[in-house]
Amino acid sequence: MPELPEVQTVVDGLNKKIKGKTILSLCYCDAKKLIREPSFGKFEKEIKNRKIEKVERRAKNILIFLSGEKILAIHLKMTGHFILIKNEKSLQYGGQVKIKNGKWIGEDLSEELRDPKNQFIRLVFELSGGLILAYSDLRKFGEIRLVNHSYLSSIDSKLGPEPLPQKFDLNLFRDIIGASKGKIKAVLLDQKRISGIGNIYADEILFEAGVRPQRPANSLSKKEIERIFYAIKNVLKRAIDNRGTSDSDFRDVEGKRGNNQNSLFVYRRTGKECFKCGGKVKRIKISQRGTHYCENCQK
DNA sequence: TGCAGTGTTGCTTC
DNA sequence: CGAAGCAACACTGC
Repeated sequence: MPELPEVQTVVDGLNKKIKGKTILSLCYCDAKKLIREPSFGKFEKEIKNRKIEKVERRAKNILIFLSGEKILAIHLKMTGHFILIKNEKSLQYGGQVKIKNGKWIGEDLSEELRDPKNQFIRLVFELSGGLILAYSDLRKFGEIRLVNHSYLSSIDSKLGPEPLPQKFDLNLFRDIIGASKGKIKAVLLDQKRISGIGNIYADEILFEAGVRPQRPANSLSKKEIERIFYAIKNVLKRAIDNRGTSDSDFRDVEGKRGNNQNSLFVYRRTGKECFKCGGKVKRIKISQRGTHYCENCQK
């Protein structure tokens, strides 16, 4: 589900809603494997009574900075997402949130808790101020860790630069492309080269730049590299402004859909008319990923 | 009914 | 070393 713009939308929502709150307890968990470190028992004990100081994003990772120099680090992978709700009485049962098999139980559930996308609850945190932070993840690929600050350098060592800061400039991008041999789409997807771009935005960036995704990186002209560079900035910024793409199940922490699906030109539009030239959008496979492009507009 | 496809990543294999 | 394949998992849609 989530690429850089979606993760940023979640991080912004968490900062707005849970900064300054305290994690009182982990009150529900039906998939212990999501918690990668420390051991489940330790995690449960050590997460308690820590204050949420701030929330940041690095690539597609959510970093919740806690008191006592700890970080709750979350990677949503394909289908992970957070839902923040008021801890209403109807959801409580002797201090326990009422959930069975990942589904909320109760007769007066709010619309968001009845949303089919929120029926895969794996983890629930009880926060101060009467808030419940729930984590839903249909496919259970997500990863959650409670770590020390040293974890930051360990993820940084595996990630390329963030594409949005000014520091990521045309020269740096030229160097990255110059050092790459594979197909340009595979390069954009490679987190070690540039971090945060996923399958949707790679296709959209290459459409905006007018470059076919199967083009080898070392075949690109100066002009094409430049167009891709500006497309990266534009496409990602627009998606953040639109609060992410809700093609199917992305929701922000308040359960609201993003709007960027209305701004997609090629992603999952196989066989449909290209918005620019009216030709048909094609679908191929690159690096095992569905890849969409317009043969007319992209050279 | 069955199988391909799904927004991610990391490990294995050549 | 790099590139490609596949597995982790569970559901949808053709």
